[in-house]
Amino acid sequence: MSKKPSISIIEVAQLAGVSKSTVSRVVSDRGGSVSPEAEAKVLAAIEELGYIRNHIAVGLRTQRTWMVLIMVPDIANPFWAETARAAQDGLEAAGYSVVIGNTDWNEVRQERYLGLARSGRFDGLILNSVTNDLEAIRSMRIPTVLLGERSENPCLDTVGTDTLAATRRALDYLWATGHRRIAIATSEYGSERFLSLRRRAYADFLAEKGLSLDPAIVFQIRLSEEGGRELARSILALPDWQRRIDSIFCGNDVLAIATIEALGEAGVIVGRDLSIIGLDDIPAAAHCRPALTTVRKQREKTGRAAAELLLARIADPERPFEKRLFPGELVTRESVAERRADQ
Amino acid sequence: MSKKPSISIIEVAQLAGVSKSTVSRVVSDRGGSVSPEAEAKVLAAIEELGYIRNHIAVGLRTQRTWMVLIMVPDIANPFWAETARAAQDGLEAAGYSVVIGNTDWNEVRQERYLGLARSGRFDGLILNSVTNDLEAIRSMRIPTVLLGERSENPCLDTVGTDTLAATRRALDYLWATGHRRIAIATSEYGSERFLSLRRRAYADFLAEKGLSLDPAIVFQIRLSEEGGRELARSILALPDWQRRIDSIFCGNDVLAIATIEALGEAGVIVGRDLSIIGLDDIPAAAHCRPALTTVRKQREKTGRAAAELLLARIADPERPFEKRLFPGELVTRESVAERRADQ
DNA sequence: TTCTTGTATGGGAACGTTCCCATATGAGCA
DNA sequence: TGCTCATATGGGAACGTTCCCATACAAGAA
Repeated sequence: MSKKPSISIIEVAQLAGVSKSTVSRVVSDRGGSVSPEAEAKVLAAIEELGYIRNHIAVGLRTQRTWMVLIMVPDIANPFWAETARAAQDGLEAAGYSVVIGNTDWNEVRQERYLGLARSGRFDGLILNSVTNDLEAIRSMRIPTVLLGERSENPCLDTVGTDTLAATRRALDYLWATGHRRIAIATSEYGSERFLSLRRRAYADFLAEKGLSLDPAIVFQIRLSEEGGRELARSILALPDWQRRIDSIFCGNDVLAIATIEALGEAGVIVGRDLSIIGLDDIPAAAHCRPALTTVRKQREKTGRAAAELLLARIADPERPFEKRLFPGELVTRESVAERRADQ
Repeated sequence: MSKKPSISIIEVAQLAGVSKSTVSRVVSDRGGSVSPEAEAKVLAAIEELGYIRNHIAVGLRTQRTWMVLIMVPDIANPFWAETARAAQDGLEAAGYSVVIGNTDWNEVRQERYLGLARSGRFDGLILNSVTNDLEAIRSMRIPTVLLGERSENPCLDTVGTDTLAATRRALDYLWATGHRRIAIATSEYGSERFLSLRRRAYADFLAEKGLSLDPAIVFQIRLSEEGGRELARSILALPDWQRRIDSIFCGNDVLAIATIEALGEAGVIVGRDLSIIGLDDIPAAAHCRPALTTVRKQREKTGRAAAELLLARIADPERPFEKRLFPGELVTRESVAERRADQ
């Protein structure tokens, strides 16, 4: 219970010998004419009293906070960190301050942050939702940009990578390098109703190649380091796994790298005994051994686009919804073996 | 300019047939007696109207926002990400919401975030300052905990690692493994007046061992991946560097790993041609090749302590300042060569 | 002169809460 | 009956701004 003897424009007005309206006209940038003498007096009074504008009060009056919240599921993942940073650049240039909320793949945390947003603390929201309940987000009626495509995308601005095409690119590469028993490891974001885009691309791919889907090599796993260790255990526990799996598509690089690591400790050499391909191209992908073959996401572009769409939405809440997807780009390194050079 | 037809407690009160005071008593948790019937009517009205409490208004009235800002210099560095997460756990348990500000080692950004804090948007602040101007932070009169020790620590709560001892531990290990031409690479946070603690430990160490300080092998460098590439270039550009340097203490792991990487590309094998030791023990330290020998910081404990001290400070702004430092712990891996086993 | 126009200023009502104070009611007790 | 006390409620003044409206004055046009 700190005593805040905070000085308001009223005190400033008294000292400067003008009305609070005049002081307000000086400190808020929104025009209104003030004579040079009056302005000088006000400025001097502000300086003398150490007046600081109370943005809570401004926010109450104007219904704007000039803050934007970016919610990401895992702040320790460089992919999110860099996407957020790119978005931050664009938003700060437009005068907004950006803070980041880390949901940690946790629905309760996500809900907590959405609560903050709902109660008027932010002018806008950029988020990768941990849940598939986009309707709840939409109904808050706060300018929002979704980070990462969801199949069931109803009516929200969206930026991200064309996941369907990017996954397909990875699978095609595995196929081209002679792999025929391709496993997939990815998360489902806790939803039963919708197949994730990665899973859908996988199913389409198998169907097209005339391969049957083996449920035992479809791993539903969290996209984290812990998930990687778990995945390695699951693979090694699968009876006769060498005959059933020759390659794995991992839902992101963090998972792929952790899996390589864990398999390596068990004596499995990735890039020879087994191929692994990731998705993202985080810095560590180039540094790990074997270096990870992966599909790069354009985080810089994604972040900037998120900022642009959010600003556009704030400026005009009624504009039509927009979706901007960027293609993924194959980066070949060492974690995928050349089995056979057919086609 | 979105039209917000936001419903206030007044509308709720009308529908429920009570006064706004009664509604306030229901929605705010701070006691005041309300009859069960009145409460039920209010709750029903809230449900029907979809009323959401406006925290901007609450904040204006109560001078509390229940938000805490954690400012870190590099959100992509897992060390900061995990420290922040630990602090977040502690603060959320106490009812606060936590957002993260990424200063990117940038004074302008830091100043922007401090501006947010000054204007009453946060109840508390946890930060690793990019500058040495702690007086400016202290004078804001907002509950603040400093993340990371600074030598010239006047009157702010502080948590972090005992940098002096941790650096010393690294240098002692290099010495014990036979290194005698030890370089240091670390940042100075842009201040001329104060020697960083790492630098001070280095100077003390040399003095004690009777070695002279060679300014050419004291590298002032940013603690980032870019810094690592720069450091590698600087070393290779140093005439006759093999005779002048047998080992390097790097200011953090991100720098150390990037340096190992860049040197490797130039054909220098770290752990044989040159030893490198880091500070932090981020996950990548165990994964890179050669794996990094480093001094582990206790990020979990540090984060939790930061939360504790901040809560204590908020509860009692007048309490004496407290400093909690945790020891670093040597983690030996492969990046330091055994030169000679003297002593 | 008188009427318009523009600039400069002040007064007060919002914004959506909380909180202090006053009042009403009824129970318990002398 | 009259007094105290606890519980329940409402009215209005804050909190620190912005914004609408009214007004004062000077300068230029009729």
